[in-house]
Amino acid sequence: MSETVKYTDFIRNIIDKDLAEGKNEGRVHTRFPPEPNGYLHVGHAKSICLNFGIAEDYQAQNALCNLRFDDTNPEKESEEFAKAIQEDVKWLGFEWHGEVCNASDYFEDLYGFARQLIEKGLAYVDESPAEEIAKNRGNFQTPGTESPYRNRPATESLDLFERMRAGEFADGQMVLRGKIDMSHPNMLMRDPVLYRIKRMHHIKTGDKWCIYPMYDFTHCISDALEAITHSLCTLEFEVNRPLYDWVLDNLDIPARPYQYEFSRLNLAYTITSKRKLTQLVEEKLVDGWDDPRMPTISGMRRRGYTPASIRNFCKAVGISKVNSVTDMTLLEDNVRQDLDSTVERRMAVLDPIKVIITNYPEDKEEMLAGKNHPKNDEMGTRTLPFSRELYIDRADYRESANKKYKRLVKDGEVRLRNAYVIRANDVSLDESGEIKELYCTYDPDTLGKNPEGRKVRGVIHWVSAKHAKPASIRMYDRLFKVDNPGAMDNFLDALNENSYSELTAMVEASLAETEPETRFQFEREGYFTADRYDYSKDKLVFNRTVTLRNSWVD
RNA sequence: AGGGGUAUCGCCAAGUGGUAAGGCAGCGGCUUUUGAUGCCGCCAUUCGUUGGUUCAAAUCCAGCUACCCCUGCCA
Repeated sequence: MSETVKYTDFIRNIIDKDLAEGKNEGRVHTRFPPEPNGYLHVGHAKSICLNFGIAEDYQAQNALCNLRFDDTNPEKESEEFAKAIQEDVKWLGFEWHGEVCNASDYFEDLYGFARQLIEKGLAYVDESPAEEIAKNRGNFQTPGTESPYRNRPATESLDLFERMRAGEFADGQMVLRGKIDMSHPNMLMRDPVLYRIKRMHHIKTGDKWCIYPMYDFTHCISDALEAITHSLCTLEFEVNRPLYDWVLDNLDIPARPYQYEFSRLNLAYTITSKRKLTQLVEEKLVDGWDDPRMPTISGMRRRGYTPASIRNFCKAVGISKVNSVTDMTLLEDNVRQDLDSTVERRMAVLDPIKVIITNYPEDKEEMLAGKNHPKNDEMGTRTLPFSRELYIDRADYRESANKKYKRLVKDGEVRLRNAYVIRANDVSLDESGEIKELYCTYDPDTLGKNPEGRKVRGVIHWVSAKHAKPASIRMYDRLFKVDNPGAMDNFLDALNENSYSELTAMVEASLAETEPETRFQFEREGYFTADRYDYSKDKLVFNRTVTLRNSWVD
């Protein structure tokens, strides 16, 4: 890991410039502001790495990064989500500044700022029903029309707003609106709703409040109260920026943060829609938010991704404003790279056939040494019991093969990794014609050295039949995203039916138009640490969990 | 009366007037007791498009084109 490498992007360019110009008293302060209404996924990882990464990169300026829950809508939020989010951020290796912040910590302040706006004649209580407000907002072609309550005296709005808080009115009966411009080309500026009445239990404030502030009013003020300097969010909030600025510019508030937008992460064939992920969990199509098939941080953790691999991946993706779809191969490259240097190797036989070494004594057992890492001797060695009966993988033997095939062929030789060179002499078949046993001879003079006078190209894994441990390896496919209309629903139906051959066919059919070349690769690496990778490239992937019932590791 | 954004290799992405970084993928080759790893080499006469300014343009100007976001009392 080259942690010293400093990545630059347009956000960091802005920060450098601000620093050079002496803005924000030389401070750099970011924040990661999730709503606790679901688990974090890869997409969030990008935002986490950006915000916390900036705090790390600007240590010399004592840069900081807050974790703040944007908990202004109690409807979908839960304590479980809030807890899981904190764990995921910590697991990724980041530390937030001070205590966890909550937008709800500022409800009292927010209420005060709302009053300030009313007093300045910049906000009013609107008693129009929701449909009326929507209708009067106009559309892209036509300007909106002003509410009949728009010009009521500030004292009246103040009184009503106070009574809204006191619980005198029913949910939805009235709202607080900013008084901006009903004919503004940006729809968000057409007198946006700032507060709504919602009688709902809040995870932090309980039943203390029956009015809740809206995102646009809350976020900028929360940033200011926390003295955030650079408020980073995704592209779709670009249209919210004028409102962000409007609120802060019209308030007496000490700090003045600014919002910058970058593009969210899209991973090829990966669902990162919270709505759909929630659906998968709620309909029990997966085991939970941390199901290894889920693209959540916790799912990836169970899948075998390391924090470093995810962080490096986020660095490699980069930050820009382009709508992009990142290749899965970039993520895979980062796991492989991290795992390759940090993980101990094992041999594994996934689909065993028995090998009998006919010239090896029946009662003999010997302990061979296997390095835990091919290059890093500090990782030590392990003992590998060798005996007359072994297992090798069915794919590692062929009756006949062309020259490109490097593994065991009838009457040919192959190296058993960490052990001897063997020669395949004969096979026995079962009733169905499948290979039952393989009869081989070994060359006792090939332990730790090459055979004399001939070259053995292939190296295969093996385990001693008597000593091998059953592998509790579960392999998972990733969930993926299909852009064809309706394909997601088909996908969910198919998952229900549990028939993955049909599912695979369906998925490929639905992709046939847009992605004619797409084949899903069967992934072995990443989830377990055996030093065995997929030999062939064009295997289909199973879109459900595969449990290997009959596999072995050394 | 629409507004706000974005266009550089298959996928990401540097570049901010001086003659197209890098990574992933791909393709060759070498090493290898993992078909892994590592190493070496190849991979944009061209930056959405058309004009213009300039000795010089991906970078400046003008006009087109494509795609994304915005009409929740969601965030």
